[in-house]
Amino acid sequence: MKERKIRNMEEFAAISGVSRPTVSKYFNDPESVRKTVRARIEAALDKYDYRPNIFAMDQNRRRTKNVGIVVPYLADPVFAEIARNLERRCIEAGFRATLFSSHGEQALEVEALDRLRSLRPAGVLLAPLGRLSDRDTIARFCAEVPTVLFDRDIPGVGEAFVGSDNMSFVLQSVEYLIRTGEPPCFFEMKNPSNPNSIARRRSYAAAMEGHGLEPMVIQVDGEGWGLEQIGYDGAMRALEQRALPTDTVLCSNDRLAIGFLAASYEMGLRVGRGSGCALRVAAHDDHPLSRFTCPPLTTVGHEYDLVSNQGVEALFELIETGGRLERRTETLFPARLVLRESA
Amino acid sequence: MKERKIRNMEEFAAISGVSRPTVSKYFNDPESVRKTVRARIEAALDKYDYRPNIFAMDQNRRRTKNVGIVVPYLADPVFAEIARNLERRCIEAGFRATLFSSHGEQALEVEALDRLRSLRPAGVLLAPLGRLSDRDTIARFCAEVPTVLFDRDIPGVGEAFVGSDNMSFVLQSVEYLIRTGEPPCFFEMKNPSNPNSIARRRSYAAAMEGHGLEPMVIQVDGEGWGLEQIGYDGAMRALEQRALPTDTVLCSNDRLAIGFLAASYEMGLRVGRGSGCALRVAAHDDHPLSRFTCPPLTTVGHEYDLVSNQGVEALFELIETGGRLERRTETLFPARLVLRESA
DNA sequence: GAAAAAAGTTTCCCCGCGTAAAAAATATTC
DNA sequence: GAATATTTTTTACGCGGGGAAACTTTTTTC
Repeated sequence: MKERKIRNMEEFAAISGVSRPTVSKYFNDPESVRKTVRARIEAALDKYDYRPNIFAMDQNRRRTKNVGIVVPYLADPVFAEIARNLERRCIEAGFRATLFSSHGEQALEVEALDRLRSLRPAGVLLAPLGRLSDRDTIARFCAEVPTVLFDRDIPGVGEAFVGSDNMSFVLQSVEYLIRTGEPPCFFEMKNPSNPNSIARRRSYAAAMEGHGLEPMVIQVDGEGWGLEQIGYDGAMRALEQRALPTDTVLCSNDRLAIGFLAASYEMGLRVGRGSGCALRVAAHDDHPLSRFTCPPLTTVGHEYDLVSNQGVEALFELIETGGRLERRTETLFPARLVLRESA
Repeated sequence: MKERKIRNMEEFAAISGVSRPTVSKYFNDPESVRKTVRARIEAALDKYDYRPNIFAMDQNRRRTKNVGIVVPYLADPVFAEIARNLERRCIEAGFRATLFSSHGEQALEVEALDRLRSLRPAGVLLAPLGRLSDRDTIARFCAEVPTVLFDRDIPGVGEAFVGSDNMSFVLQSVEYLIRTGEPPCFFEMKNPSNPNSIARRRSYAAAMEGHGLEPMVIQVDGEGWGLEQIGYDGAMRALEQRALPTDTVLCSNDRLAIGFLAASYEMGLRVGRGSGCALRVAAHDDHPLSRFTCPPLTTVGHEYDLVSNQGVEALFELIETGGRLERRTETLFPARLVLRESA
């Protein structure tokens, strides 16, 4: 079947009896060459299985079919899930997606953007690190490469932003918790890596005040992305010291809540809204595993599909209009309350 | 600060008053040029912040500093964690790591290898899909590109394999469970995507027989990578029908166990090894969240660090010896029993 | 300060391919 | 079968940079 190795398009063209530019045309669009020629190429193709070097191709194209996707931390299942969705949609739309994770480090985010620039992508979907981002570098990048920000906004940077409305997240959870029991205290990291956290804390305070209630914020120590551990440690301390001002805890995000639930379980505190339960715990994000916690976690979920959809739609529109939008668009999706047993 | 844009090395060389080959040399190793020249280049560098196009660079190098990493499913936290480790180590060793996820699809695995080939990597770390892999394509790829397989072996393919010893996993868990209580039944998917599962089932049977016991295997339906859901559904059915032959359940992997624990909790069955517990549940992999399940999951863990270490070491050695090893090496690490409260 | 060594410059060709323009070959039309 | 339209081939250049060879300049050595 496969005979000898083909090094490049020149060789392949010679072997298939067609000129190189025609072969090039074929790989750009097989329908664009006459069918007798196509047959010759395809005959050679399954005899020698040659494939053009995509980076050499892209180097010279007017517009590549590359799309870059950058997320701040791929080991976080929420981002893993979003990235997988985005990648799938880009591929379906005929693009070649390249995924980068900043792994929580500014240097890696910068490096990712640098490699992306070399790729000459048609467009980029970027979820910045946030607090840790090098704003200038990102702004310069966005000035060169058509970019849609998602998840976390950097005001004025990029052609569009798509994300979830953190205000809506917290309004829903707070409203629900107040309506069905004691008002919640808010459980979060003192120095969150995630800037969305700050928006959520503010929204919590606003929501409580809107109900004529005093905000109660519990801030726990810890750095980095080991959120479950941080949540666990903080919860253990709070529970041991009986420092909770109420029986209802609203965590800034699900990963903290997973740690909180583990601590509650260890302390023998039953979590849930039924009688005999000592605590109610709710959170935000609808982490892929939140449905499988014990008890299943009541949370306010991202509309992943909507954000992904709108993100890629915005990107495709951006690409079609030549990379620049008349004015920056910002799309915020309201969140969806997911009632489970924990609150 | 940043004045006008530099398009290529030629322009940058002109502007910095140095010849292009010297600039090229500088970017390959800043120490390789005289310090007066280096100063000129660096002066221009922070004035115009030019960076060479990495793909153009790699196109022509003898040996690139690229390393490819391919994992079967990045939304699985276990692989996300491994990938992050590998990436970090490669970067520390001065390589540029590029990460691909096959997302559980053969077509994407093939595509990843194709793009990798175009990258001309010095070496590749590949965790194949397994059952779903296109063996021929992978074999052909490995014949061209120095490759170390990890996690899942494809016998005879690639220059080396590094992974965990599934036999050791299961031997440890079975031995422990038998020693401390009832012998375990084995809970797994009927048609696992993951070929390691098959090795684990066999090891379970062998271990039980080694103790003079009859293997008890529970196979649940379900396809794909939503393992927690599959574990949950299967556990619900088994628990409702009281189909468990013993009070001790050994799950093929932690993700199934997470679903199992959720089902147990919902059924009001207390899991653990203490009195008053109805079930013991253990599993394999030491998933990042297993420490935070309720109760925390007793599991047999990968030595992530050892596998990562050995994987990159094998790769670096492979790269240094010019891409081929005299004979294929296979490294299996024994697993580490992680005792928690679930069993 | 002259000779030797080291580093930089010029000049060319290479990687693997896109693309444009002009010339040649095929297909289509009547 | 001639005229026209459509494809393909030829030729040539570009992308952004690696690398070798021959030559010139700078630095080091004694």
